[in-house]
Amino acid sequence: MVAKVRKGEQTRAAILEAALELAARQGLEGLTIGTLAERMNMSKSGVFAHFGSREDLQISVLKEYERRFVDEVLVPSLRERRGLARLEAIFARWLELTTIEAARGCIWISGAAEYDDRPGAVRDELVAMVRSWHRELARALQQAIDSGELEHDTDISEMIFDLYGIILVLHHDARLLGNEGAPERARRALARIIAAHRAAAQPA
Amino acid sequence: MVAKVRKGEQTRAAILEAALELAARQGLEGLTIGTLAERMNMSKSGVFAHFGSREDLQISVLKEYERRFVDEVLVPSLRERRGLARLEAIFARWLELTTIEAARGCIWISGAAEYDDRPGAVRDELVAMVRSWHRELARALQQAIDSGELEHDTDISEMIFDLYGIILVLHHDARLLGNEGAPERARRALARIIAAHRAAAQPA
DNA sequence: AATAGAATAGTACGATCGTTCTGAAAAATA
DNA sequence: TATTTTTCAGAACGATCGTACTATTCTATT
Repeated sequence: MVAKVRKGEQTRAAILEAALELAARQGLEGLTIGTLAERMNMSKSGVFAHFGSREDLQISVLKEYERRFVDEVLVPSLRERRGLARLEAIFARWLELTTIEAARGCIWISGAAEYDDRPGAVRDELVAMVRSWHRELARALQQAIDSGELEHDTDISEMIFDLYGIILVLHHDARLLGNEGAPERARRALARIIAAHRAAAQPA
Repeated sequence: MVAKVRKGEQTRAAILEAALELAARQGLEGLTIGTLAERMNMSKSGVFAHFGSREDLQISVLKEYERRFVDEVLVPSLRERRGLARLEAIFARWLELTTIEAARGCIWISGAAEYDDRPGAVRDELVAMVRSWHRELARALQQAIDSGELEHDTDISEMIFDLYGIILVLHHDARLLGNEGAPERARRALARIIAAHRAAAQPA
């Protein structure tokens, strides 16, 4: 059997898997090497050896989260044709993921609260990711405008602002308040925003 | 001079003042007795003595925050007559406070992320406060419906859901991303939501 | 001014934190 | 199979955490 992946890499992946789950629950600041080691049935130093520092671990978790987020939300939506269809596919998957995460916890959202006043590499990474996702959304929106499905005078940044608010309040209400109707509310709010910007004359 | 307030009470108030500022920046979980003592030029035990425990301190901070929130947002708005005027006054002040807090940090919002999966007395207190504020908003909305200024088939909970989303994204964008246009965007989004629910036939 | 009580300092505790260093076990290479 | 490299455990570090206990200083009452 060709041992393409070394042992270390696959334990590192396993640690990262556990770290993702733990960070979702406790936040990136609550993510501790001790509890992570306990969860993995490893020694603290054994876990530590796979990451140069705790900060490195946190950033690795963030990057892994982004990889999965893009894989689950953006990539499958790219199968839809450019324009409104793709846009709606993205939002549907984003909403679905956030609904699941309402039980598990979203690292980006909790991280935003944790690091909004805590300068450093972790914050920088987080901000870069959120900005990158904004750009991706802006691109999809622009395509829907170009295709004539959304009004050409649509303020893209403002629409992203409104959309992001829905995601945040969905996470907030479902997770903190245990409001089970939140996903359905979010779905309607989303549809309302899109409808408000839909071009009057729709192409076939 | 009549020493109506004992020395202890006023130091406790001073500690709480510093704790509020500190919790706004670092979050309620980041609030530590050691740093608080340092900030107050007091010993750890000196600070500790005013609160039975750290949890007690955190809850005291939450309660003080709520007191101020109600004082700044709700109370002055009660001068407006019931209905749309009062509703808009509340939102305007809420938005204004959140804009200021975008630089300082809002304990309720950061707390929502910190305690959404951390059971205990602090979480319970936080949830109770958010729920209480929801009820207050619902009351103001109901009055605006009763006065005929908002459509009578308005879904109050859904409108609060949408409004809360705007507050959250304002805090998020302004604080994490440093987006200076966020308050203006929030103001417009708010006006849009109210306009969407405005009754067709307005009374004089 | 004397005294009783409240307010604070000081010290120490066990726990946990991230990190470093050393060696042993395991895995990959030859 | 022998050897080298990688992977991990173990112990220890200084720091900081919340908290308990004791002693001292200050304040309020008589």
